[in-house]
Amino acid sequence: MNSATVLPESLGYDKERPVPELPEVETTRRGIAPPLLGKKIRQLIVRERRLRWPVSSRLAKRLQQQQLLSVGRRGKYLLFQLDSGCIIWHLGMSGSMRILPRPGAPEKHDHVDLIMDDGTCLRFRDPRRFGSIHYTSKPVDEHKLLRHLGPEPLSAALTAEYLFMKSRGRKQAIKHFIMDSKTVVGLGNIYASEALFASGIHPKRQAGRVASGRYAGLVRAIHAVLTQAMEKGGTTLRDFTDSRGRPGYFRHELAVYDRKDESCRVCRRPIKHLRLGQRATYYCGGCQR
DNA sequence: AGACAGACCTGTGAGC
DNA sequence: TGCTCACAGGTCTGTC
Repeated sequence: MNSATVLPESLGYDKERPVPELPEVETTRRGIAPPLLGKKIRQLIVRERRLRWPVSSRLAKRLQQQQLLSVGRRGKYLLFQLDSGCIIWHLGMSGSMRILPRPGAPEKHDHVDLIMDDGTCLRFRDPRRFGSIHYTSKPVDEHKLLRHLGPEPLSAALTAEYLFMKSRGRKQAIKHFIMDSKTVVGLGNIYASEALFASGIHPKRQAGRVASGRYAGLVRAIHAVLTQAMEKGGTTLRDFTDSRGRPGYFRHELAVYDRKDESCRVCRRPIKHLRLGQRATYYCGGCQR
């Protein structure tokens, strides 16, 4: 990365960045909004259409000259509210955004540039191309990608009562249940494992057989895990002046994820690993029931 | 309807 | 050293 092109508020990206979980998406939102807000879109450059879904060939034309009114977020979707529509932009598993004062030469995997009327460029990089870009001129909540989404994990809508009621009769493993975006948005594989550890719930326990009191603990754990990560994300953002590498906060904060056979920080038993629905799952057999 | 498998993609690291 | 191959991840789609 050419350091001359990096603004202080830019979001550094490199190959070792963790997958964008909710805190990373929110950090991205806060980072990119100020330099873009209120400006008009001069041009959208799509160098690689083959993202998770092909980027519409009509998109560039539809965005032209529209003013950016706000940058919001729903789950892990970033919402760019324009005069007469909204861009729904997902970072996928490897996507990242940064602000450039001028769009210099793109590097590998720099698939999309959104260029504003003053030349400011929002550059999207996504090596694995699991990201996506949609546009809608209808109320954005009604878009098919958003309309079935559950509550935001840090909002007042996520309560123990809600999870308890929603889970009744479900035989699904609790880890699946909380990773389902219809239940609650934004809980990826890593934070799901962490939140279940923090609340002492075994990841394979049937969702319908978790008592309401334990859901209260789970909600607190989800809150704590995401809030902590959000604060770290902010710190990371401010500290991202060198282009060297991963912030380093990431692994150190994790209690179980990717710690197979390492000792539990609470009871010292070895952390266990299993595959739950094709997903790596980590837990402590002593602390989680 | 719920539950689950499959699809998408590439950087990484293990094993040969 | 260089090759192959499994794996990681989010989330929609399709099938049972």
